Amino acid sequence: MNTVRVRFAPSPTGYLHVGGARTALFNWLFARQHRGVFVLRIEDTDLARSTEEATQAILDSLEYLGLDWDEGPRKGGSFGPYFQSERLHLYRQYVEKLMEQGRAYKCYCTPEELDQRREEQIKRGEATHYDRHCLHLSPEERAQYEAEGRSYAIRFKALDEGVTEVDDLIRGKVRFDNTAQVDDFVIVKSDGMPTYNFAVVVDDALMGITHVIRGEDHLSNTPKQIQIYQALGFPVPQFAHIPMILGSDRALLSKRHGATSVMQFKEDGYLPAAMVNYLALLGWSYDDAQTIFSIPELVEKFSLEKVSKNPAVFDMQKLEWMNGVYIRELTLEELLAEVLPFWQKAGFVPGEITPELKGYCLRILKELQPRMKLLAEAVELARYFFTDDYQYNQEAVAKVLTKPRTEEILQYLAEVVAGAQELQEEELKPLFKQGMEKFGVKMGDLMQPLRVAVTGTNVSPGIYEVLALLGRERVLERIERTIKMLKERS
RNA sequence: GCCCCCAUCGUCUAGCGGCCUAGGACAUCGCCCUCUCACGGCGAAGACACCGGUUCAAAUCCGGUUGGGGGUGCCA
Repeated sequence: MNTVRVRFAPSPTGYLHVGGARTALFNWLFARQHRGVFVLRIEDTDLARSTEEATQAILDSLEYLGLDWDEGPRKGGSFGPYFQSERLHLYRQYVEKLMEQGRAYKCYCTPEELDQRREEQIKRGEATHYDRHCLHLSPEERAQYEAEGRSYAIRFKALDEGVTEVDDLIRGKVRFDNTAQVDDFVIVKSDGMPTYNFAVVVDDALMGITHVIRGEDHLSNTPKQIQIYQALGFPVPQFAHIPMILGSDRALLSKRHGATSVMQFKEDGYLPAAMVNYLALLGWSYDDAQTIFSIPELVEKFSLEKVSKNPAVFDMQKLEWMNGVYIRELTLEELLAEVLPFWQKAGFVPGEITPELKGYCLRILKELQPRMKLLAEAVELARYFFTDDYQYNQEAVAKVLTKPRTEEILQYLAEVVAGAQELQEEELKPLFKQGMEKFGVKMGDLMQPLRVAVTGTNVSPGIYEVLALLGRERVLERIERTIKMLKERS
């Protein structure tokens, strides 16, 4: 039985975005399900745009998502090197082979000349194909170009008749007319670096890749690659082209649609399991009922056959909802571990926390858990639990602290709190009810002013829980402070 | 321009000729719970792009139109 070998091959020209992450995920799921090998290869043949930082960011992003690779950077493997820039000797070897076979030739045309001829072709309504100017060079012309010191690229001599068929696992058989669709494309740039369409074939073949799972943007280039496989005598792998991810305006997802960098999602507080679950559902589905899938479950249930053919719009709201679902599934201990870095960064808690402080944090999280969609929200939601240095929300003040007898009510509540044995619902509720009667108001008319007084906002967990968490001293202090503020205002 | 892919609620999708007066999820709206906000529960509204065929029967098959996406690069 042949082992499944798949790969994710990003180019380190920027951060890993959600589209790339989804491609990596589908490859990873496929590999894990088939107990195959997931290879990570860095396609850094674009000298001008590739950076070391981008490579690191991509690796970090994959690790955050939990998409571990079996071969590749930081890991090694017996099919390396895993950076294309270190595989130049291999490409050179296969270029020579093609040249010897007469399937590749030097092209001295300049970019300017090429552009000009391309425009003329469009003007004439023709397909924009290389006109094979340099394939038919006479020895004299060649010598002339060499004498001029022109640099050259190397082009693949494509088939000029028949069709090349791509047998795609998701789209079925797709036929491309060789005459109309595949021209003599460049395989080695004038700087000596291989182009994508060439390097990808050599690498996938040499690395024993059995299934090429990648974005649909690569479908149109696949016939070119198949011709290379055939010219070099390599077995052609199985292809699976997955649909693109679009923004809300149905244009290809990009930075201008907001957060698209995987690391940004990490910083905003998305749980890896939620990201993976959401990404899996972008282009794949299982049945008509299930939307929440654990990672092991995805490994078990994923299949290329169920991958959709149409592009998917990235829906941030659904991702947020899903993240909330995953947050609610965590134990408080687990949630604390996730939230702690955010609270530390905000200066709420020190790097090392005492058991006592930890207990306090857990009690806070118990209240926050059903209210959180993002881990980062835990900072603003918990601010008044950790510091007195918070602002009154002015809308809240205007809405609930401007009623006639507010100061009296707050004064009454302060007395209740001061006199209570313990700040808990059982004891407080009857006293609050007495207040209702005393002032002839509804429960909300007591609780909302109290809420704004002790939290600065009109939105918080249940007031009894908030009071218990804050403790008598802070509650009284804050009520006093609020009354003072109201007096100064009037 | 030329080539390729795609087309079910606003969004992600189920559906692979009769089970569909089209199912689920997010979002929206309403009700319940209730001290606010969430969570949770219940309910509503909401789609087969269009036109032709094939068939006893089409969201499902075929053709066309329209629309969207991709490719066409000495980027990947």
